[in-house]
Formats: sequence, C-alpha cells, structure tokens
Amino acid sequence: MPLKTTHCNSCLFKAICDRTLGKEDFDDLYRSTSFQTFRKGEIILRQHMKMSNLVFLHTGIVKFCYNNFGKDIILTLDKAPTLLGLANYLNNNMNFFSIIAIEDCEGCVIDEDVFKRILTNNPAFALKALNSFTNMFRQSMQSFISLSYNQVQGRIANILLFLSKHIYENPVFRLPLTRKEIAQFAGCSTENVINTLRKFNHDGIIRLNGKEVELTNEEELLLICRMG
Amino acid sequence: MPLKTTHCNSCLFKAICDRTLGKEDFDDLYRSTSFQTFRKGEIILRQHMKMSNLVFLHTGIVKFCYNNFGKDIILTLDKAPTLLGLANYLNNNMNFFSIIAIEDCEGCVIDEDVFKRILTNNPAFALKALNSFTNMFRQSMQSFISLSYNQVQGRIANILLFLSKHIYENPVFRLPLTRKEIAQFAGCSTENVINTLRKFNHDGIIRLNGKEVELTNEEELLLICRMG
DNA sequence: GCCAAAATATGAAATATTTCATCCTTTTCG
DNA sequence: CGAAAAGGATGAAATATTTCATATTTTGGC
Repeated sequence: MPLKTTHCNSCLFKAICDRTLGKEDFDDLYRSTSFQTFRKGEIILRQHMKMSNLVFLHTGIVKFCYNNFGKDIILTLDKAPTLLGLANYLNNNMNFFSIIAIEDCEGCVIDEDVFKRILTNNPAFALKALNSFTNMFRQSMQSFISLSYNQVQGRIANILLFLSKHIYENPVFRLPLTRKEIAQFAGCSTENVINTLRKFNHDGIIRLNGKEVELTNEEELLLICRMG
Repeated sequence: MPLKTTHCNSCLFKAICDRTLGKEDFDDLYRSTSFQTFRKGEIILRQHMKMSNLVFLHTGIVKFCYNNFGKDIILTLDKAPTLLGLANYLNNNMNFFSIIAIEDCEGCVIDEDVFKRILTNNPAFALKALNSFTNMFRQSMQSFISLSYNQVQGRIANILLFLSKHIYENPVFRLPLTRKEIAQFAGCSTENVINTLRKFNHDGIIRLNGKEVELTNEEELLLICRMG
C-alpha cells in the first residue's frame, strides 16, 4: 500500500503519537490502520451505527450531521488534520451523529480496539485525544449559543465568520455548503439564507458571486453577530 | 468537619473511586476536598474565571449558563449526584460557562491539581470521568437540536419532557425555573413561554398551577417535539 | 403583616420567518 | 448533446415571534 507508507512519514497523527506513544504502541496502531479516500458526499461515520473505527483525517473538510425524522441538521464543520469519531467512541460506541465529507477527503481508518488499548494504557495520549474532543465541543457550543441568541442574520454572519476564521483562514473563500446546507447549519429556511446573503451583498458587507465569497467588512459582520 | 465524615461513608463519588483508585490515590483526593453548601442562585463555577476546583455534587440541581454581553443562556440542567467542572477543566482550565445552583445544593470541592494527578496516572478513572462529560455533551446536543429544529412550542415541550424524564423522573413536578429562565433555555422571549405554557394548559396537554406542573398527555408533548 | 421587587399575565402593534408558487441557472448523467 | 435534477432566486401571503405598555400576583426581607 504505497500511499500509506508515503503519507506516514509526514503524518501529523504520527508526530503526535511519537511524542506520547512508545514504539510498540505506535506499531500496533500502524498495523491496524488503512488509508482511504472519501468522495464528496460520502458518509465517513454513520449516525446510529455501532462503530468500530476512528478516522484520522489527512485532507478535506467534513460536516457533523444529525438526522431527526428525515430532516438534517449540521452541528459543525471540521477540517483536516483532525481525529474523527472520538465523541461517538465515548458514547458507548454508538454514533450519535454522522460525519460526512463535503469535499473529497483522505484519511486513515483506525481500529477501535487498538485505539482503546492505547487510550487505556497511555494517559498522556488520552489527554491529547481529549483535547480534540473538547475543541469540537466548544465549537458546537458556539453554534448552539448563536442559535439561541441571534436571529437569522446573526447566525449567518456567525457562519461566514466561522468559515473564514476556522476553516479557510482567509477572508476570501468558496462556500463549501449549498444554501440548503447553510440553512441546516443556521436552523432556518433556505429562502431566508438566500435573502440574507443577498442583503449582506447588497449592503456591501460581503462580496458574493455564486459560491465565491469575500468578507469585505468583518467588523460589521461581528456587530451583526453580537446585536442579533 | 463532621458533615464531611458522615457523608463520605455513603458517597457515590467515593464508591466510583474505590473501584478505580488505589487507597493512596483516594486518600490524596480525600484530604484535598472540602464539603460545601451552595444557596439557591449561588455561582458554583464562574464563566471566564481560571478555575482550580471541581465539585462533586451530592444534592441539588444546577444550571449551566453561558453569558454573552449581559444576556444569559441556559445550556442544560444537571442534578446530583454528578461531577461538575470537567468540561471547563478540559478547556485549559478556563470556565467557558457558569454553573449555578437553582436550588440549595451540597457538594465536595476537589482540588484541581490532585484531580489532575489522579487523572493522569489512572486511565480507568479518566474514562469514568469522561463518561460524565460525554453525558453532559449529549444532553447539550439535544437542546441544540431542539433549538435548530423546532419552533417555540416544540422547544418548550422538549424542556418539559426533559425535566420530567431526566431531572424529576416523575410526570408531576414543581418547575425549578422561572418563566424567564425557561425562555433563556428555549431561546425565546419570556412572554412566549408564558403564552405557550398557558396554551398547553388550556389544551389539556399539561395541568399548570403556578410552578406546579403535571404532564397529562406525554404522547401529545412528544408529538409537538417532533412536529415543531 | 407590609412593602418593594420580582414574577406572571395580557393584548396589540411591529417585525421576523416560513411557506408556497414560480422561474431561472447550473450541474449531473445516460 | 440533451434531459432531468438540483441549486438558486423572487415575491406575496400566512404564520410565528418579539416588543412594548400595562396590570395583576407572588415572593422575600424587615
């Protein structure tokens, strides 16, 4: 499997492991992983499935989705490099949300038993892994707070800033979500997203062309986040 | 400190520790704890404060509050027995929300350094502690989903069912929150809470008298949760 | 028991949001 | 390539929600 070997030399997950895991533990982990690619739209971990894997994502962006009676909600987004599946793992191995690729992704699938063995024997590694979980939790809380606090334009401003700051680290980017997905993220109707984005564009707060966005007035966006 | 000694013999936290901690570790923890009472409304852990304690709550109910520019949001509620402060602890010791007593509470305050030492040296204990964190996370997710999904009456139905199932384990209970606090939990105006509760009462779904509530038609409440 | 403050209640007007019907544009796929 | 599907856009009507003004009731402290 040449891809895996090539990647492993420069793998961030390996770097983390190197600092906290002994050679024996890492070799154990290494033998149990398999390099995989996921197409845009593919489900990496499926809600309500008993799972036996974690995935260390090397490249790409994913969405955390919760499905309730046929309707989808986006909890948050995450990008590589990141460890996927820890929250589900801690929830008695039952996935409470799905993780879905929103662009083509590459990652290493890690066997759950091996992961558990290392986690149990290696507190330093466990704390490291937990940090990743805490970050996801904090980010989800931010969305939660925005939902409970703001009206729709505040939530959409929040999402734009989130994409700019946390995902692309650039005021100019291409929206990785459709208007419908933004609506699932903001907890509102698709039409409301379309109108609000066009309003922002009209007011000169953003420059919008299809999926291409530029945040031209971040202060104003921040203000909208705070005020409503 | 006679209270502490009395309690310690029957303490659930001790029971958990006994199964996962050696005597030496537990004695360490024991010496560092102090038994405290918290009045209704008292802040047990304060948002944005650097914290150096966790609290094992013996009796009482608390709210998890996030304050944003003077406005409060309730993330979830929890009741004794439970370990408070783990999420904050994992967030680089910075409290990202406050934990406030909504009725008189008793708990043991645990020194953070001692806790950390044990957590690091004892993976089985760490996993146990994590479970508590995961439950809090899952509950917060439920609120999040309800917010993003439902309209106000769905969210209030959700809160009523949450109180009945998870806090009181009884269809009859006394509301521990004011209408204003329910509004902070449901992400809506106080008036909307009042009107919605009265509507539920009028429709015979609940029986309401001041703060006394009886859920007389849980199926209908569940339906409202699902449908919006 | 009394007072002040907080909580609860009520309705009307203003605002926000969804729903629905319709149309245009882009993407996907045989 | 061309048809079908998906995404995006638009405006009007229906609905949900907040805001505000005001009144009543309950609670906590003295």
